[in-house]
Amino acid sequence: MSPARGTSPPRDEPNSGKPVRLKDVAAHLGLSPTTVSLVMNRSPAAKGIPPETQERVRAAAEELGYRPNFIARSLRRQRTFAVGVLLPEISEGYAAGVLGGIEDQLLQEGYFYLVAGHHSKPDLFDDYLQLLTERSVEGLILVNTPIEQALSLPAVVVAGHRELAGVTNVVIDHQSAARLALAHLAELGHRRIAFFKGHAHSADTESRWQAIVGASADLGLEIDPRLTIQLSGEPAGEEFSPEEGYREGHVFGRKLLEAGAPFTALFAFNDISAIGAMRAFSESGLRIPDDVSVVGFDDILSAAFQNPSLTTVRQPLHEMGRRAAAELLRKLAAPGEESPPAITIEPELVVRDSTGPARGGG
Amino acid sequence: MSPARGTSPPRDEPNSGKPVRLKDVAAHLGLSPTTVSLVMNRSPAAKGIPPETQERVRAAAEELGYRPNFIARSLRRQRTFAVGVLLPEISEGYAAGVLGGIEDQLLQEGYFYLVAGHHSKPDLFDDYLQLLTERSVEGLILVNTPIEQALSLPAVVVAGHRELAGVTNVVIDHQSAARLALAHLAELGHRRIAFFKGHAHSADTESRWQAIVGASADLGLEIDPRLTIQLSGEPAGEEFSPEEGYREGHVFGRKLLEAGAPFTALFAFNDISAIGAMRAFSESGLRIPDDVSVVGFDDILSAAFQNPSLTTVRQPLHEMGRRAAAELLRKLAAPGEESPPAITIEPELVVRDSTGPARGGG
DNA sequence: CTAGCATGCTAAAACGATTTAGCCCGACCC
DNA sequence: GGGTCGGGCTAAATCGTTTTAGCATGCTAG
Repeated sequence: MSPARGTSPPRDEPNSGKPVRLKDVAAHLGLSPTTVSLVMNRSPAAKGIPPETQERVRAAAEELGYRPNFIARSLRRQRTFAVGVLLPEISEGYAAGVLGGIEDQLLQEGYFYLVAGHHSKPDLFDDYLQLLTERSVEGLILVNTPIEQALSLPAVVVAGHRELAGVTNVVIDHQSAARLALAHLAELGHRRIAFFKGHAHSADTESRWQAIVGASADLGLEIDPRLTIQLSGEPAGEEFSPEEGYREGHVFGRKLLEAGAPFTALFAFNDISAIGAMRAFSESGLRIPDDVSVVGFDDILSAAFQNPSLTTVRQPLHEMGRRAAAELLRKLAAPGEESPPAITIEPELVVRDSTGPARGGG
Repeated sequence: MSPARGTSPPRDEPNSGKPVRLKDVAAHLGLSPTTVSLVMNRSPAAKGIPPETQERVRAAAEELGYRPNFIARSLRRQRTFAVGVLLPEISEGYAAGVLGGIEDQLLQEGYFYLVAGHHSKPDLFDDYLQLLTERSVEGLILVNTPIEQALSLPAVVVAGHRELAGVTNVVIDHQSAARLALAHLAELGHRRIAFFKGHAHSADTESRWQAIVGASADLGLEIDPRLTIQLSGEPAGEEFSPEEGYREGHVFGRKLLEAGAPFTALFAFNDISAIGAMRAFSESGLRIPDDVSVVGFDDILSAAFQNPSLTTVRQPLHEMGRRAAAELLRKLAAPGEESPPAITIEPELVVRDSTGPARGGG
């Protein structure tokens, strides 16, 4: 019964040997497990138990180093305080940023989470949904993960493509983003602005472009179709690869120059393509921001370390994650209530060295 | 007993109402839960059950959409198939990279993991260790997380600072890293090479520097103390901030130029400081790689998008994560066996545009 | 005829908690 | 003195599995 080897068991050291169970605490006190459980959980039913007994119980628990077994508790209560997170790949910048926010919010509220990266393979994707469900997660957060059929659990989607009944989408406020970027450029005197549009099948492309059109109108800017370039996204499936985006930016930056139409600024679809374009400009002898100003989108880590550092519209990924997690927990806490179809997040303009006053001519 | 509302329950749809339990399958077949369990788990004890019954059981399970409840199973078997991961912050590049590898390996082997980011606060740190243990994780992986006392669970440490009994450290092969970088530079004709040493309290600093000294000797290169600059790490606690590292690189890049000693190449402690130095060089009118070659360390995402793109020694973070996870699972599978105190990972030289032949003079 | 032995299954006890439904005892009321 | 009430606790069921121990039944061997 007593610890086998030589040295005697240290009395007040918490972890001597096997973990202490509820039963042990009860036995140690000469009480029933029920009583100990009631006290430890501060259950309303514990009101019948006199404070002095309660104190005894808590003291014993502390002394013995009792830690309730979460698994057993989960089984009985049918609550796991865990949610599942599905994303393409954890080490991708976007997902990692969002996950950071999810993490902060969840841990703060006493939840944990299980992550599965499906590497954009739709079959893995369903498998993981299964596995997470088997593990009894209480809800789901999908990041950058297209979903077809309805889900069997409460869910929040970040950067989701379609609208699904009952699930909340967390999206960036494109209106605001376009206004921030274009107002900044307009203020610097830019009138002829070039644009990269996103890939045709990317969720954000269309709404962001509409927002740009709207903001341009508001600011009295005209959009020249010759200065509007659609990123191709060819070869398909590569649109998430940074190298690809960079190369595209580079290629299309040259195209822009070859088009012959004068411009003093570029608002790119994302930082990666902006960086590629900057390189193309530099190679052609244009100086940034003296000859051309460049604005990116996302604020990836690399943006701050470019030469010159890149002015960009920051997507507050961390905040988006936080909000997604908070909304999911709200849903879990209030199962009946209607939940909003979308949560809109405000972007932020980060002004760095790639934007400056427009050249005299405009 | 039967589903309440109007429409009749679809017969072969898996999820009509509540989840199906083992007991339900058993009842549906007129067998005992024991039998169903034995068959479903392909337990050796099921050899007494005739194949045709086994088939019936599996068919029924399939038909009813039975999915075993992992929580109950965990409780009974005292196995959770989950490990805990402790790291400073999920959205940090290093940790995210490693975590990606951990994830791949674990999921592939049927494990999940719980992550906690302690934001470098030692108290949070102990709390999370508690919480993870309460949740019955089977083992731990610590990434970039200094640990003082021994752990109560099998553990693997990535980028760990100290050696602890029983825990395996996953470390990069600094010898190899130094050799790769210096041989590359030597081959390009560089003889006078400047160095950034890491911060004094960083785990990698000393061993990497020793490796550099060793490799230099092997290659017949001399190290000029005037060209050796120690990154300060002041203000303390900021050494993980990219901005800080960048600024340091920039400042020390200038210092290097002011030192007046001629050099044709720089081997920086990490990519961030390399990028900062590149900027300082450019500002002083030096061209990279024509006047100075620069080699970084880590291969952060940003390295490929620099102008010029940065030659660097890649730490295969993903691989390190994979190996860490694999080693932990090995430990779990063979509790008795001795485990190696360290696993050494081979770095890889990524040659890009920031290195070129040395100027005539050397 | 009966002990022995497969064969095909099952009862019941775990695992470690929570929770419902009381039990026992003394005090109080009338 | 009996009924009631409340205070302080507990027995036992339960969550959904796994696993140990063993029960019928029928066949074979001696």
